[in-house]
Amino acid sequence: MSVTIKDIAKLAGVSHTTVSRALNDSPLINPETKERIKAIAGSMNYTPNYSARSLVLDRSYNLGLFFSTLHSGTSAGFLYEAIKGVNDVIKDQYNLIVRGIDDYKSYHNVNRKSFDGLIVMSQSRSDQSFIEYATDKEIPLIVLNRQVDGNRVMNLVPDDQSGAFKVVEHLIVHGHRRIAIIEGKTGFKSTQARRDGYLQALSRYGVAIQDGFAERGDYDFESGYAAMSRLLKLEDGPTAVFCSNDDMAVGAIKAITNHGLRVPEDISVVGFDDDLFSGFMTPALTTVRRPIEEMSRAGAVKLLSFIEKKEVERSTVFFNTELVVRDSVQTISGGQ
Amino acid sequence: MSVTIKDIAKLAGVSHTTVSRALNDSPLINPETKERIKAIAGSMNYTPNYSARSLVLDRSYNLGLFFSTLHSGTSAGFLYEAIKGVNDVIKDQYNLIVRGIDDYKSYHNVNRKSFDGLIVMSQSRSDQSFIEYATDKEIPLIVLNRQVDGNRVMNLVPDDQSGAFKVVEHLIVHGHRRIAIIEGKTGFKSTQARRDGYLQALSRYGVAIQDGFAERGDYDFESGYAAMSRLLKLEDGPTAVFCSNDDMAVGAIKAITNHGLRVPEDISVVGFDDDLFSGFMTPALTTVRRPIEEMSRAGAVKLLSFIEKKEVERSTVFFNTELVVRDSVQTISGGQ
DNA sequence: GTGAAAGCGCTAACAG
DNA sequence: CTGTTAGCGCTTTCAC
Repeated sequence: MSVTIKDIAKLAGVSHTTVSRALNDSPLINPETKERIKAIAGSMNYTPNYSARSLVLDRSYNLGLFFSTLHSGTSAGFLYEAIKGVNDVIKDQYNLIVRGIDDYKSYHNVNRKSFDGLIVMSQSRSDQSFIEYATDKEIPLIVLNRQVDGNRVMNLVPDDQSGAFKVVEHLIVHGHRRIAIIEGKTGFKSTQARRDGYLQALSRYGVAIQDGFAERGDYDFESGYAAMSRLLKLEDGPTAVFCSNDDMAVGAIKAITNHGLRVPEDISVVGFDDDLFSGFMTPALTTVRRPIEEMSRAGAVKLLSFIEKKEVERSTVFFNTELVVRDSVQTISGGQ
Repeated sequence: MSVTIKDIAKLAGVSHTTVSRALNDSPLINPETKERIKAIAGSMNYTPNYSARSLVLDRSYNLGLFFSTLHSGTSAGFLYEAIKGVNDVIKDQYNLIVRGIDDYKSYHNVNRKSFDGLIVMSQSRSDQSFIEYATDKEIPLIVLNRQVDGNRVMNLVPDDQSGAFKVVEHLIVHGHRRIAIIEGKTGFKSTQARRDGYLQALSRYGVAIQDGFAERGDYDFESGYAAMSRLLKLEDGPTAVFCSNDDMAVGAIKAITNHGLRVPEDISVVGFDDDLFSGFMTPALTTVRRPIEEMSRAGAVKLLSFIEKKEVERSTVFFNTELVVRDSVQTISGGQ
């Protein structure tokens, strides 16, 4: 059996209460006994039983980092940056539990007792029921990435629409008028926001929307490839394509190349997300940077202060996206 | 306050003991009372307090998925596939805790009480001390990816060396004799295994090793770019480059392109890992597939049976890698 | 089949 | 400054 505070108490000739207090740095304890007890604890290789502590303190020391889904629509880079961001912030004391919300058959095991707090990386409205569930249960919650309807949670989101606007504007400024879009996964809020940014830019600059220039994708490489292949069959095809994320942009570029055309000489391609590889592919991708890691870090900080100081701040904070200009856009003189 | 078995007991007019037994499907309980109690529990929206259960059962329901490091040398795809693999297997009952081993200031909080089991995704010998620590503490443990010295743990590893051999052999068969290597992060076991495979292929085919053809990288895009840039300064440069992972291959290709040369027409490039994007980049990358997700899944299954049935199997299982031929290698007639 | 009682390891009044 | 006592919610003898 492992060593408990009672074992230490026996050896130190004090009560187990004193041991508990000493180990928790209570100011009530004589500094010398405190040191003595800590020394003994150390030499006995004592580790606290967190289950016991959790039971009495009513804290689990578990933090959840939940994604809408882990199976599709979540890019590896996204997951990576989010985990890194959160793990950087939380202390040794907390456990970070990573899950896809759609992996849960029932939310039953998600409750105040099991989680001190929750970070939801929301990509789709499909997790709305989960967010409501957590709010109901009064689990400290922070929602990242997607703006939640109703605004009753702490919400950190990138400004996807203005990001999309910027990158499409970039295309227009470089002379493009025939600009297609490959959209993201249906039902994802980001899909809609990026489409809106695209449309907003076109309309702001008085660029006509062409028939057949809107293709559906679902945020993975394959779908970008497939969507671009369809675009390439068009009689009067686009001179530029806005892909709703970088993964699809990679797929689109592949399709263009396989078709015997070049990027950006024949067709310009831009993406969204600024994935880790985007600067290193050929051609380097012009895209929009979403500050996932910063957002995750900020979210974790807010969550901890929520948990520890009980300060709740039910507001939506927007994080700026940033246009990253690289080599996948060609300046053209024509126009339509 | 949340509802406990005592509340249910009161309402059902039985003792809390009976409630506990009913909820745990004890065969001792009258089927009718069992149903009645379950119904009441359901209607009261009862959820068990895991801390309490953990305390008495001496199980935490926590599983750890630990990486050597989350900060460098771990590619996003690697993390992604590992998490997916493990999460697919573990039941709703377990929490999956994801961490970088180097994030722990002390391993103190990692113990039998806090973790029912551990999966270590080992990339470097730097986590050897952690593995020994966990073994000492008798925490059910399974080590993935790196073959551990001493062979005293359950160990699932890809056969990196033979994978590297295959892809370098592929280069040789296609006429290449001047083959450079960009190595992985120093100290990683995979770095060594892949270098060994490279050397083995050269020596098997009697290909000479050239001075200055071995460059050091550290598994990220930037380092691949930098290493390739150095290679490009060589007077009599390589016709082909074996990059120890795909990320670095992307960086290398970028360097080549920026240098005004083409892949594969001027220089052939191969990678290792078969990252998610590798088939979709241009040119599509010839590489070696490492079955991370399958390995993770298999590891999780083994770990659970270890935990639940106490069956330990201290053996090393090798997972086959697979040569994935795509478009980044040119057949050349010459030789040196 | 069911209940009474004990105890897992810890913290927190309360008393001194 | 320290100890006594109780209790967190649950499972598990042991008795009936």
